[in-house]
Amino acid sequence: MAKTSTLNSMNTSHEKAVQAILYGQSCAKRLKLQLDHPMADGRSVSNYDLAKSIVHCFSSAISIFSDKPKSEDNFFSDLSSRDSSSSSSPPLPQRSHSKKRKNNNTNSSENWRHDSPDPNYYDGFLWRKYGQKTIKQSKHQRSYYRCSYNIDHACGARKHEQKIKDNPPVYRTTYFGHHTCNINHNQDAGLTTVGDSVNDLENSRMIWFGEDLDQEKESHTSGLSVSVKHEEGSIKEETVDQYRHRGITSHDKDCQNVIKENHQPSPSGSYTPPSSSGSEIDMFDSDLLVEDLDLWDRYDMYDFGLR
DNA sequence: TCTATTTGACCCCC
DNA sequence: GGGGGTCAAATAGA
Repeated sequence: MAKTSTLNSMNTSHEKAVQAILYGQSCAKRLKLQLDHPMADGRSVSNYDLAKSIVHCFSSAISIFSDKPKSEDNFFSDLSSRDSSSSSSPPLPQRSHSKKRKNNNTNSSENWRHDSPDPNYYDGFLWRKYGQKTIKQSKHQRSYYRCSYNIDHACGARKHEQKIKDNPPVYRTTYFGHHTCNINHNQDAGLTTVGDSVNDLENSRMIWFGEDLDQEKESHTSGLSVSVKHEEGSIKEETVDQYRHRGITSHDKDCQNVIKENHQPSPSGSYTPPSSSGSEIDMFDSDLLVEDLDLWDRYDMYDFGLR
């Protein structure tokens, strides 16, 4: 029994690492698309943000594999455990009447920040506003949001949003904790959101990969190094030339459609999540890889030079 | 009527 | 003691 749970634990961490890599791969592919088609309109995420997500994902995967078994399963939950509503706590935060403030050391609990010119930036999750404050050092008010499934799913994810720049307007969203609700209303946004890539990754595990993931698991969990090697082989097999010969593939079209769909403002100005058509899944088919390895050099540049 | 947002007050931490 | 995070009643909107 204990043996089984240990094995399960191993699989879980292994799967998470694989998912992290797949996620990074998907982001890389999308980045490549954006680089290949710089004039394509409707992009919702900047190249820089995509690159950051990629670096983050691969760092995550590396950490999982280099971590000791103890931390394997906790890798993603670590983020939430920094929050007071940690997984070891009861499902519902027992606040009683104490308005006890969580540790204000935001550096330790802050997961990610995202700057956007769009105050209605949609990250795939539903948020409920629970407060607004004037911040002393800023002329703009800060809004406080928590996950709409905070109660239903004991989701401890929170975010703050504040305008940090006027002209052009820049809104900074800071994410805390991580989603335990596993409900992402925008699959693509969930994939590409840089707001909290790790969290989204975890959510994308459920929404994105679905049955395909199970198949992926089958093929990957036997040994990542082997899989990676195999995929590297496929990188060579499908050369850049082949890629270019294909022109814009169905995958690419899907991708562009998704990009457009996902950033089409509704008449009211608020964002309307696209209906899930499955095209996103096609777009991030795990068989597709980044062919142009030079891209990875750029990721490093982003990682070490621009962060 | 239900749900989401606003806002003043409360409370903790620095 | 002040700043900032959260609560919860009041309010708005569908």
